[in-house]
Amino acid sequence: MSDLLERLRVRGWRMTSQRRVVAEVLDGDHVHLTADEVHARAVERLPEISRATVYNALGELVSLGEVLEVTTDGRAKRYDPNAHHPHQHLVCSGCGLIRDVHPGGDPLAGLPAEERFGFTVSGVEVTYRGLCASCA
Amino acid sequence: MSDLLERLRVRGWRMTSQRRVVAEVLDGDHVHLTADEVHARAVERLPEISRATVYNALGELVSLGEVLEVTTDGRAKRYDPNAHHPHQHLVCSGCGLIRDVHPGGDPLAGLPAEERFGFTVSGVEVTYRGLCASCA
DNA sequence: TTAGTTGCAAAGGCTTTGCACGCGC
DNA sequence: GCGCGTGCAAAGCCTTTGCAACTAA
Repeated sequence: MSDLLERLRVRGWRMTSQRRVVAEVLDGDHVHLTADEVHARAVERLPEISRATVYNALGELVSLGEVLEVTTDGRAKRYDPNAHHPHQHLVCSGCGLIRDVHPGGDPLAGLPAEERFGFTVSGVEVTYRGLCASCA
Repeated sequence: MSDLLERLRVRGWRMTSQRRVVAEVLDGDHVHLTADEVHARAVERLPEISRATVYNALGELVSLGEVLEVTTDGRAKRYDPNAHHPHQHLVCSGCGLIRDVHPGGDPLAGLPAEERFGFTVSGVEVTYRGLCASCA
């Protein structure tokens, strides 16, 4: 739990039952659901909620910077609510499991000035690939 | 030029005019085309080539490990023929420009053993985000 | 009240598939 | 000649959009 709902309320995000359910489904650690999975879980609590509404809510959460969009496999995007704790992903090539990892140090430091080619670098995404204990 | 065709021939890849054109279009440095862009360029040389054939060829090149699939924006996948020279990507958030970068050091070293959670880590993808000189 | 949100259904972008024909080896 | 590759068209998956009805603030 990371009080996603609380933060949204503080920021004045218009709250509806649909949006509350989406935020609740998404809240937590090591959560990396696809839009469809979010919808499936939301439907359990609010049977009439539509996919379009889920997509709307997810899009806004991403714009607000409260949720991160991650694409680990070229298929559906996944949504990661852990936007306020910089982290990286460890992805199992076998089963698709995604694990958050928090190595020390600033990953941006890995790119020296002479390799920046005039870019103003503002962020970096790191995805480690491998096999998890079960798949190995 | 990195002799993609030569490598494919050596590996016994069945060669057809379509597959040759796809490989030719893809060969080079700083190439990050979408499947559709590959198709468009292929059509210039071989007007009848179909999208399905381009997708087939791209899929095989990826399986062979001769081409890398990169998804920098959640939209269409891009294909990077530079699979034999480890590198990372610098992506402009403004115009989408992708630049290959080659920082020194082994990026895998960034993940200490205690952060591997039983995974056998085999690779890592690093994408730096920022604005290029023109967009800044 | 009223601007913003929802649900539906349809459209859209990207990719894959099924099958008959054709071509590299 | 055999078996894989090709082209076409249709289907598939994921996501977005248009619009009338609805609702939080």
